[in-house]
Amino acid sequence: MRVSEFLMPTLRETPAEAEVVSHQLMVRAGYIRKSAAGVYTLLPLAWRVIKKIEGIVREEMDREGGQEIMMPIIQPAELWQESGRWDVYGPELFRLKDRHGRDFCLGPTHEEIITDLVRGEVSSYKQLPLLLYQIQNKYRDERRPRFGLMRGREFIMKDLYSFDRDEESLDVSYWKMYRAYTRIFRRCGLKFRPVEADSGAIGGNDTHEFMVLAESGEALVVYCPNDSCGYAANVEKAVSPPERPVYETGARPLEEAATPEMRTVNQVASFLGISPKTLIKTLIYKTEKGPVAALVRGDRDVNEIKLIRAVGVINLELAPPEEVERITGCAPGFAGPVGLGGVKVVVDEEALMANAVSGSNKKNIHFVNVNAGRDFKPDLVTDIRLVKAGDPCPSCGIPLAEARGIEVGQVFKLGDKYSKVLGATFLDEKGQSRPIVMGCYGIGVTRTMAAAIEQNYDQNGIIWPSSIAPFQVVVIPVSAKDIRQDEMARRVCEKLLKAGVEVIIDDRNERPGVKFKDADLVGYPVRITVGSKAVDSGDLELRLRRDGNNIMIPEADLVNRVLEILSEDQEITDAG
RNA sequence: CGGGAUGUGGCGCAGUUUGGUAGCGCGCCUGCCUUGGGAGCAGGAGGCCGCAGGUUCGAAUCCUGUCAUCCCGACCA
Repeated sequence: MRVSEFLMPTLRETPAEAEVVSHQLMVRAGYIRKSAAGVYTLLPLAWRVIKKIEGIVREEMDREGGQEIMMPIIQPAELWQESGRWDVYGPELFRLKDRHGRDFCLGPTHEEIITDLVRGEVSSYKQLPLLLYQIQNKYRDERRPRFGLMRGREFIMKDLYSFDRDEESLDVSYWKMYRAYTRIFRRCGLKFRPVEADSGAIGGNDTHEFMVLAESGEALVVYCPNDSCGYAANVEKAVSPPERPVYETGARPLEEAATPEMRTVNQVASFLGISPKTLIKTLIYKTEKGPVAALVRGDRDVNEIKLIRAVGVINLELAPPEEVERITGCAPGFAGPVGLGGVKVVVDEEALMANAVSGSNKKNIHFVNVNAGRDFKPDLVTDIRLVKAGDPCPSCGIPLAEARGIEVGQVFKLGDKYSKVLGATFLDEKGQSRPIVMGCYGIGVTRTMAAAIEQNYDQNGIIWPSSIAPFQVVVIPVSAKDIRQDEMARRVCEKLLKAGVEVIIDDRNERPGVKFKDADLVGYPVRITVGSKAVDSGDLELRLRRDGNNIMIPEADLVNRVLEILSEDQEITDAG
């Protein structure tokens, strides 16, 4: 391939609208162009990378017995109405009508379609297990698309659905996918971590998210630094043993303390000269089942996901100040559980300390020596706190560490949620009809490309892991007008091509600086420079993008050295 | 959806306060020249100033509306 004929419009300046590195570099290096918010055209460079990632995904899916199919993007409303998600999915579903006024949507996911397929075609336990997957565009009308390909409204996703006869068999499918995902992201050269995750509104038990570790990640995970333990979880899901209060004494009489204009935990604690740990923080939430007061220890935050599950609601959000005032009779900052009526009181197990300080529902006054049971009655005591770095690991007890991650994949046990509502059943050996037990497993392919850049770049541009680079090698003749350089460069390209290396030659009539800058920006793992020295001596200069080191290599050895280097790079990145 | 900001040539921006010929840098085209880290000279092409109304002799500039894009938040099987 020749750069002179290849559409890779690089820019000298960083586009103003791009915020994160992967987005900036993909636009600047000529990989993508925006079409609308969260919708992009993938130029040849990006498409080559996508095809590389897809190739790896396909191999690993097929290795585990996955069968590739292709399902429609346009899906009929009836199926979504049947599953109940036409109403539940909300404004994130792209909806459209055909000329007859019939409702359709652009598929954000394919549970409905595939369950519809399987209910029609599978009727016997003999046909199970079945693993079907596709790599397809998906559509979600995100409230706020952002970060380029990281959170688009149109994106490429691999989704595999497993169909099993029972939980035990589902477990086998689940771990097949878990292992396949580990291999996929390792082969893509990514540093990642599978973490336990919340299963969301969909229910079910086991689910893991695969997180590519990067500062720009939208998700926060905690993990056990002890490798032999291996606990890791999304903070939405993470648990940690409750800290036992050591300052427990007999219950003292409830007292009022003046706390003028002291609204935050820290203000109250320092004003009263006590630790935030002795405070109870009371947060008022509104839900479709009425208001909820969530109580956590002063130094803790509420994990809203846990709270949603504890209360058994679908919608939950912090009540606005007016509503807090209506419910507690007082402005936010002085809410407390004592004397609170008409509100469900949920208390974190750690907030059940003796003689605590809490709001009094009266302005500028807090209660001292508040004791649950005596002064207020919790409706529910459970774990609703957000785990943070430093909390003990639930499995081995040593302090947890924290990291940010980009969710690139999720494996999920669906159970019979969809098979039941859509009537996907099979007959077992005894002739009994049972719902098929399902799992779903997604990989964000476009997001994986973005994540790879987030993890592999420097100030000059992208540094691709060679397994997913658009080209593995760029050959740069220093002067395109020098016939001898041109000949040598072409010869080198030919040899590499014959050896199966993906190579592009920068044959533009540009000054060498321009070509070097572009090569760094685009991120080819290996660069071969053909200058007058090379022509005279027969030694070629080979430079690795990752470490910037130059190596001189005789032309005769070049192909072997390149193959060697590429496989070494693969191993480095494989080590993850 | 709430808060904030921005829309001027392919990209990055100035000009808007105080209305009066639409500018700069990069990129692009032609020629000369140059060739180891985004060279130089000369000549050129390219803009409905987001869109629609309004005010005015006259609007990129003032007013009203609208759309789009970006950021923060909320949200995210």
